[in-house]
Amino acid sequence: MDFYKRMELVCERIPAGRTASYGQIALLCGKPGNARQVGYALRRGRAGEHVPAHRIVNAKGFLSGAEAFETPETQKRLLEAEGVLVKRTDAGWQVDLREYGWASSMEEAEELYRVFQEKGI
DNA sequence: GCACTGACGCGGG
DNA sequence: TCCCGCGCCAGTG
Repeated sequence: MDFYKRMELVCERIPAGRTASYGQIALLCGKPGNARQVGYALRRGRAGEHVPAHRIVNAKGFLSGAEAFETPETQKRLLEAEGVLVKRTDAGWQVDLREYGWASSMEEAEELYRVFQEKGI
């Protein structure tokens, strides 16, 4: 259950104008392999309604988002509003992870761990 | 408890 | 590089 609480904290720390992958979020929540739960939580609002769900893309940078947003292009519009370039490909809308991906550096992981300690999670 | 599902990820061919 | 298949695991009925 605290997985979703952690998710909320992790998602809040994704900087505007950057994107993170489902697996990356799961890893930072201490549950590597739970990428699917991240998608579930976002769709059902289990991690809070205010989390920046539009900054979450899959491992390849595709905007798999769909019915959770008002329209299929809502996520694209939100990202572009933050300065993220969203490209049109044969497989759908995609962002360049090398450019906009949230590098899950050691510093960030340690900082998150510290936040979890503070929150008693 | 069982079976099926899914905003996913990865290694092998 | 692209594709395919298998693994993953909490929710749901």
